[in-house]
Amino acid sequence: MAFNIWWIRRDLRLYDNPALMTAFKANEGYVIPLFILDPSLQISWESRRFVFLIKALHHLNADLRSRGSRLIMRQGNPLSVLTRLVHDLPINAIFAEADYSPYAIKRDNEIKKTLPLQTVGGVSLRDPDLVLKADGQPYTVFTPYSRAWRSLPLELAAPVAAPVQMRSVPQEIDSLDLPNAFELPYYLPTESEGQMRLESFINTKIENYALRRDRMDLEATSNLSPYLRFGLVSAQQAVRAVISYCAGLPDEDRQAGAYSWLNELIWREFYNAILFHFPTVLKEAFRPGLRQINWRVDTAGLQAWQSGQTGYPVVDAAMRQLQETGWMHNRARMITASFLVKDLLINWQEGEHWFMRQLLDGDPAANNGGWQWTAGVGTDAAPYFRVFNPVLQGQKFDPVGVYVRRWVPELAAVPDKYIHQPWLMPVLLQRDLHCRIGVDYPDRLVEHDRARERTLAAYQESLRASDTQHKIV
DNA sequence: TGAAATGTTGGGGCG
DNA sequence: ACGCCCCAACATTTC
Repeated sequence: MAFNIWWIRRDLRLYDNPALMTAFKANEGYVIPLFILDPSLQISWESRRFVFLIKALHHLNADLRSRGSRLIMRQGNPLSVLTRLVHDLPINAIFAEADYSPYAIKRDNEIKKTLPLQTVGGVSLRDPDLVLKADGQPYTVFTPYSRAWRSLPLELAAPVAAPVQMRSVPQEIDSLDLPNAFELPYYLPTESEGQMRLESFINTKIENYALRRDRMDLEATSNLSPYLRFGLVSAQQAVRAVISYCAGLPDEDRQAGAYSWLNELIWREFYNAILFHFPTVLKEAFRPGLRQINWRVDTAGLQAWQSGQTGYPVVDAAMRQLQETGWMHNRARMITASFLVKDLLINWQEGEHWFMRQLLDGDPAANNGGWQWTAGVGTDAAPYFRVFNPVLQGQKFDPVGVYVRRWVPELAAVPDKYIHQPWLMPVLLQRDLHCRIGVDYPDRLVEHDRARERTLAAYQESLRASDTQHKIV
């Protein structure tokens, strides 16, 4: 009997998985579920999403075993691993979910030359080269992109059921044994947890999502990002849930939340497409004029930022939330990114790198897009002089400091009035509250107003320099 | 998916 | 009553 390989990359689920189902149906259930640890992806225990991934694989293996199958894990270059399997075993075909990252495209094209690899479905809802401007060029601004994205018909197939009973994988096929003793208290990396989160978000939060999504003190978002990142929930399923939610609503006013959440999914599509069309964004700023900013090299500042010790409560709360949970609220990502880049004048790539290490949902396309956007050096019209004021952002999106107090316990007793600018507390009050600035909680690393001026000057300098070079050429 | 700086208007206190 | 000043509130421009 011959097998099909279901090559798992970033779609670790059994439900609604076209690649798996194609492999399964085409071959009477004789499927080898395979995951390859690829060293050239340079993901290791240093990155926290690796823990999420490995745990998710263990859970997937358990799910497969309950269906009579099991997961085969291998390590090495995918082409050689697959070639060896195809050589050793009777293999009909290899099925995998389409992935549009530059590395994945290159890898898959290489493999397709010699092996029967077929890509089915995809990480994105729309193929990156199907959403283009009238002149055939890719969009580089989000709003027109999202308009075009929405205007195209969305051909969502009905969800594919998970296979109930699978054929066993022969014992002689050996599998890597990976450790499983890690704590991941905030995000259980299972398919059913992802399903539950999606369901409960749609049932209780999506209605007010547009109004509340920016509030860091409320649990108003879906917290689905790690699940989407590793395909424990498919993007297709998320959109299906939105559509059926809207279909059940009598008046369109109440669809605002759904519209807004779909927009976030479209951001994900947008940055997948940007990376597809402009792969160099992983190496340099999208905007040529902002490639020679004179960044500060400030190890101590970077470390203070990383560990949540900047003296700005919202920034510190967010960075500690990231450290503790592996996830950060979207608004907080913008605030902390803005702080690193525009207050500390540290290269946005340092932040990009740190986020990739810390985030369970760390994804090159989305993370790079977000950092370039905040730094004002990327696609979209976010002007470089748009600088977040951490005090005002705190007051707007964490009005009474619930978020700050949760993650920065040393500020727990600080009155609302001072919660986002504790350095204004009278010294006597600081002493009474056991919250002395500079002792119990750090003093501000920089003064925002002056830091802002410094950064605007550095950006203008880069623009001027690049302009001059242009004229000389 | 911002905020600061600057400009304009209009109401009220006051001589 | 009137003009003047102050400044809050809002609008516009600039970074």
